[in-house]
This record gives sequence, C-alpha cells and structure tokens, in this order.
Amino acid sequence: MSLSSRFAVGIHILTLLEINKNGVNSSDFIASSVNTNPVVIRKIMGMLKNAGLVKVRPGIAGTMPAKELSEISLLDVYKAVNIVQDQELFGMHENPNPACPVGRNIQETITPFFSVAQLALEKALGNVTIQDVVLGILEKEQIK
Amino acid sequence: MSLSSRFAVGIHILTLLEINKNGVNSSDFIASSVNTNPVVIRKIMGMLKNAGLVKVRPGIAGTMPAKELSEISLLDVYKAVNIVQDQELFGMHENPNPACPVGRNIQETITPFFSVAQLALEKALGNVTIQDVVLGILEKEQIK
DNA sequence: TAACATGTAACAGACTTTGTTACGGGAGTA
DNA sequence: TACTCCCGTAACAAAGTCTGTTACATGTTA
Repeated sequence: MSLSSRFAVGIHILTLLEINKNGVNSSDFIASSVNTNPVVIRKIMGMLKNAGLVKVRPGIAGTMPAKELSEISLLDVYKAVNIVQDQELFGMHENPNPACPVGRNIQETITPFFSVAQLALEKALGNVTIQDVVLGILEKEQIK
Repeated sequence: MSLSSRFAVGIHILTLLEINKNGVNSSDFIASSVNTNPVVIRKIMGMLKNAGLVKVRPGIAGTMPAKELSEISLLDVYKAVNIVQDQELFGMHENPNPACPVGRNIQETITPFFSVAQLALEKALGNVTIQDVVLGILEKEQIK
C-alpha cells in the first residue's frame, strides 16, 4: 500500500514550471510530461492553487509558481495535495471493545506515538524544497 | 487516505497478550477485544508469526509473544504487517515522459528525499516498544 | 470420535485512486 | 461577434486494496 501519487505528481508539476519557465505550461503540456490525462493535472493544480503554491487563471494558458521555489517545501506540497488528513497517516481500527482494558485505552495510548512518527516524517519533508529537486534534475542533465 | 489499520491492530494484539497473559488468547477472544472477525485476527497473527514476534500453533488455543515485549518495537510490527512495501510509502507516477528532462529524471531525483522521510518515520517507530504501550494502558487504567 | 482452535481460500462490499468524457465559462484574436 | 484555446468541474468507470465473512482443511486434546 502506497500513498497517492498525487504527491509525486505535485512535485513534478512545480519542478516542471521552473525547468520550462520559458515555455507555456498548459495542463496539456504538463500532462504529457507526467504521462497522464490533463484533467488529472488540473485537479492537482487546483489543490496547489488553493494552497497558494501556484497561480492559475481560467482561460489563460500557463501556470506560474506563486512563491520562490526555494520557499516551497515538499511538506507544503504534501499538505496541499491532501493525500493524508492531518494526523491520520496510520489507520486505526474503529470501535474497539470498551469492556476490555486494552480496547478502551488503545487508541488514546498509541495516538501520541503515531503523532511523533508523523511529525518526524513531516519534518524531513519540510527540509527539502522544490528548488532542491530542480537542482537535482539539472545536475543529472549536465552529467549526461 | 490512511495506511491500513493492520498496524494498529497488530499493536493491539501484542499489547493484549501481555494484559491478558493469565488468560487464553484465542483468535476469538482477541477479535472480541478488537471488535472484528476472528479470521482478520488470524491473518494478522500469521504475519506477526512470520516475523518471529509471536508463537502460534495450529489447533492449540492461545498465542504467546516470541520475545520480551520491551524488545518488540512498533517498527517491528509495522514491518511485520506489511502495510507498506520497503521504500514504497510514497506512490510514484508510472512512466513519466522520457522525452522531457523532468520526466526522465524526476523519479531518481525525488527517491532519495522520500527515503530520508521514510527513514525518519521508521526511526521514530523504532524508538517505541510494545512494553511502552502496555505501560500506557496500565497507567490509564490506574487513574480511573 | 467429539469438540475446539488455527490456517487459508474464496468471495463480497465499501472505499479510494486514477483515467476519461463532457460541458460550462473565461480570455484572446480575427 | 465568431472562433479558438484553456481552465474548472461534474459524472462516471475501471482497477486495486482493505475489511469482513463463510466455508473448510488441518491440528490438538480429552
């Protein structure tokens, strides 16, 4: 089981905006780079827009980043595309038995441990920016 | 989107083995505490058994931990129940366009960043043991 | 043998993701 | 205005996973 690829696609989109900054970034163009349907791109783009990461306008081809790419972290993208509700990375079993000492306490007991792990994950994602990804791409291109 | 609750159920099972160590931990009994079907418990138990965390034998009622609970970390359970394949927490979009500089490099560029985040998550899970969960349950019971 | 427990296959329902088609509405140009 | 291009979004389908359930084979004990 993997988390939705919307996260990876969101990163792809933002990275492409920079690499192709001299071109026109329509949903069709981006879709061809990601290799998916333009509607999929528009949906994800809408999420990035709601999160204030990109500027898109109906009818006008081309999307622009709303911030410096060095100020957009992977965590920003992760939260924008909404693949995991806040503090719900790990699924919990519903309605454990309240007549059992374990059943009636397990959820509130493990929730803090789960939170610590999620925060560690998010912190790591917060340490990387789209700019880092762009530089990684450029490096790989230069070597070739 | 949340990861499978098998993880939380696995923790529940191991914790219950300790809290109910003077009783007989059949799959039926455990299922009633978790509030699910005994077959669900047996499946998860099979995973815990394969990972060397518990001892179960066909035909014999009652499961025992295979180790000290202070030596079973949440990470051990996480890996045992197999909710995430190794290094595949974040889904990647398949077949990005190789004719695009971003498409042909994005996956190997973001993979290391994803790995760092996953390892941070796993490290956090490795710092907590089932014994910690048991103590948490007992504390909550004493307060009441 | 009878009673009970685990192991496992098979299947169904619910849910999410991903991909499509279709269409409404904004923007620019002839 | 007419035309064209593009984004926004609803609606739907296919595929996959999780979760629960039934059924049955196998193992253990009295």
